[in-house]
Amino acid sequence: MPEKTGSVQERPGTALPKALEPARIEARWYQAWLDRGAFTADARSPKPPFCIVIPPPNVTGSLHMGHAFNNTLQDIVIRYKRMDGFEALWVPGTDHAGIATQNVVERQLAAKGLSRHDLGREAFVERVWAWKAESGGTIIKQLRRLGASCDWTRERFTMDEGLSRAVREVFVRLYHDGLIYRGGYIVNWCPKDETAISDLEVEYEETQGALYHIRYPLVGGAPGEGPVVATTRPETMFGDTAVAVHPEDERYRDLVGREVELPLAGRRIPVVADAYVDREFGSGALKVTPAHDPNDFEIGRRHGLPQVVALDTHARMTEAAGRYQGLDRYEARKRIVADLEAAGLLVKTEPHQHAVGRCYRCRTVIEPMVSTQWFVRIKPLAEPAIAAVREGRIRIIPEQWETTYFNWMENIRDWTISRQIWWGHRIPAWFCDTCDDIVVAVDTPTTCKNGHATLRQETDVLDTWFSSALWPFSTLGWPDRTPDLEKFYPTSLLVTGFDILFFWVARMIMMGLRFMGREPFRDVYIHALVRDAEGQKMSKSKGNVIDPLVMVDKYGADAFRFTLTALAAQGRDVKLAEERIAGYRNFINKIWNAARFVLMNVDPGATVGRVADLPRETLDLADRWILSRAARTVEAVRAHLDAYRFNDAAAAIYDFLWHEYCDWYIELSKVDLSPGADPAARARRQAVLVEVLREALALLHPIAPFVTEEIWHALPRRPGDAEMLVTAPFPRPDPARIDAAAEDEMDFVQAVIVAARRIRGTYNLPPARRIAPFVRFGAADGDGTRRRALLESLARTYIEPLANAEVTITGPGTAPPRWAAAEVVRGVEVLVEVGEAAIREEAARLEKELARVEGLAAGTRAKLAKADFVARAPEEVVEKERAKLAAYEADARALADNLARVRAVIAGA
RNA sequence: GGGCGCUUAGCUCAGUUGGUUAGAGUGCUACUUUGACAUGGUAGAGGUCGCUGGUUCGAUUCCAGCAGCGCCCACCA
Repeated sequence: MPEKTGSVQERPGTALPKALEPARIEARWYQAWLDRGAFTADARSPKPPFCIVIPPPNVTGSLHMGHAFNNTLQDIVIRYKRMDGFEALWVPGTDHAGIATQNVVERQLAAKGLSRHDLGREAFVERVWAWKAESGGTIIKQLRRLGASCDWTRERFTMDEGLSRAVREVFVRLYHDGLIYRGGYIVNWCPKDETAISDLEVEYEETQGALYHIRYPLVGGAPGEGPVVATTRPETMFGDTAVAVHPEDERYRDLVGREVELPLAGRRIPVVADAYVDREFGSGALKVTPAHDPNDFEIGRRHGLPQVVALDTHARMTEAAGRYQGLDRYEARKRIVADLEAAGLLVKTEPHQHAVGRCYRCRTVIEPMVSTQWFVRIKPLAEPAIAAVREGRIRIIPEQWETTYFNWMENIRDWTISRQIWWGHRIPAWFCDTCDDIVVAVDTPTTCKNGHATLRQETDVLDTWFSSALWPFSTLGWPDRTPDLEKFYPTSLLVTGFDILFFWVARMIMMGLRFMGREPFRDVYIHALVRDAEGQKMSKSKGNVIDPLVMVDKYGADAFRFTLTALAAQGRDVKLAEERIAGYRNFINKIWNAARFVLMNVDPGATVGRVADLPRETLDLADRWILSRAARTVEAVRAHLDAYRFNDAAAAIYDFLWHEYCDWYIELSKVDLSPGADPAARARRQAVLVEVLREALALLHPIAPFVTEEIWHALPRRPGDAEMLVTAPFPRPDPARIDAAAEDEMDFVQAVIVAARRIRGTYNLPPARRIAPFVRFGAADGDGTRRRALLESLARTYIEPLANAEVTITGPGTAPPRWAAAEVVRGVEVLVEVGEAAIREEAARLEKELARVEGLAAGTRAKLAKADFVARAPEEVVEKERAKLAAYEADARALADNLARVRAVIAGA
């Protein structure tokens, strides 16, 4: 337990310094929580489990705004559940991020003029491990600065020993179940990273290109005879092995089965008929390049066409391109187009906009290539995963994302899982150099099935997302049946951005169901994305990230977290404006100072009573009101957190603490706390002030953990208190404290006070000047007696201090001061002497006000006059309208009286 | 080509199954440095809830169309 700088036992008001210094308290409390093991979960606990696994950030990355947002939301839920009696476990960890991390290290090498090939595989991988050791702690430290209450004793890494074993285990089982296969297919190839990537890793971008129309001369035809094909990629023509036309296309019917000459290549290719061809596009003839286009690949298979590789793994022309061999694909395109034009075979060139696929890591244009890769047969895995969501065993929140999920899952294609890089889980498959056997095993085999000891391990590694797909169970110890796995799987909640719904969430569901037989989590909360100034997605490789740690340094972690929470409305992107953080920083500071006020007014060393021990009848209106409001706030915050309505939870606490507790309860407590006040009243106020503040701090703790913990310790302790707020019980709603009558009465009192203030403001009466408002009840005022008694009893303690006014409460017969302005509150007039000059303008103001109220009354009256409304609207709505009308009418009468009075005064003067 | 979302105060945004006089932060105006807080207090100005129709007793809210913006998915070269 860290030393506090002061305590209530010393001197009141000095326990907390005047201004909150977040940096002073944050590190201290985080360490205190760690020292006490507050975040460490116990698998043998009898408490019900609540578990979240963190979306593992890139181990060598640093915290960006998206992480900050994502982890703040997770921390709020886990802290809430921890306080609320659950055995709460938040499993942290990091991802090895295959291509991304390899790219970083390769760039470091490139700066020294080296490539990974200069080092060789082993040395290169060692170097990546070294880089991980060097930079791997950064993001973890940053998460701690944010206040993330992860169980660091359970921190995992996707390439640590246990998780690597889980990866091999899963691969082997899927392989033996026939769900992993190896084959030669057309894949997305990144020529820069020199690896295959999955369909998901390709990002399509609308690009302005050109459509080249090229004539392929008909063999045996007249000069100028032959189909014209349209292509955006003329350089792939050396891979052409056919021209395809639609089978029902009259124009080309006679060509099918004949041959055309492939220009510049001196080779002949057949004309085939295939329904894939769109007759409307271009000339209706399509060049078929099975080795470099996914559609053409399929056409080629249907027609048994050969595959001619025209581009190598660097996207340079191969020997199939003859004299263009060795040229980069774009350089080759230029020359080929020029040569075609010279040969008179370029019929025309037109601008054409089309989608170009790029590598999502390095933005290089993807080259579809035929190559041998490993794939996951995905349909058998996707079907149960679809059912789990459809049957409600997994809830996706907000619900709209379920549509997206289904849409993707139902059209899912096999997953390319092999990568031709070095950093990652090496595929546990061994090829025999003697025979053609392939051994797939968890542990390194020595011989193949034919007994040959000539085994060579696959050089490819697995897609990074393969290991993250296992995260919810691999981090808990799978394939061993660990206590953690028993206790915490299935996990309770996953919090993530929609950008990895397919990459990660869907695959976790598939793998969880397959290997655990149960869905990996119950709820998936999909939050919006934090975007940069241009609305661009922030990403590690684009380098457009904003460092949230700067905001934490400047405004404190609590203010920063509260801001993110307040902006966390479901289904909307977060565009963060710094001014908002400053605004919520002010809120944190406000709480700080409210706590200081309370501490200044708590007697040194005195025991502060419990509200429950105070006889109910000793509580006055303000006490009953604030306790009722607090109870409602507890209810609201719990409901909002349960529904993942984070912004609503934040707003409920904000409004309660600032606009009810500070603005009203503290202000009207000052009378009873002043020297010479009744000691019993003082003690009662102290009890309520402290108890309500403690409750509010507990409510706020999941969002703003540091400042609440700090204040909580400065406040008087009670026997049986938890040692720290972080593990104290989350407030439970107390229905007995809800007091609708007190809320209504307080509302009226507040309205009277505001009315007096408004007159003061409107007529520029200096705040120091005492005013003497008349509160005059009307003759026809229904519950006037009760409210009049209420005001009379409270005028001196509430109204006069807050309005700086001496109040006279009168009935209809009493004449107000001659030059009085009036405000009307629920049919009751608040009249204040403002002087002759001002009152001459008062008539106009009253007329305007009267017209407004009469308009409202008329509107309501018309509504009530409609038979349909009375007949069809719910009873309570109609009742509300009637009450509204009565109030408007009472106000209008009072205003009319005042207008008459003012006119008479002016006429008499 | 499908699918989804957004459009509310000068700016950034809430608004939970349709029902008080549509809210917050920030900015703006006036007053205010009274012993919690000037990172404060009091009061105020500021919105035909994108447009047009429809459903309804009643629409910012539900439906359709339109306009503008954004995103996701997709094999028209």
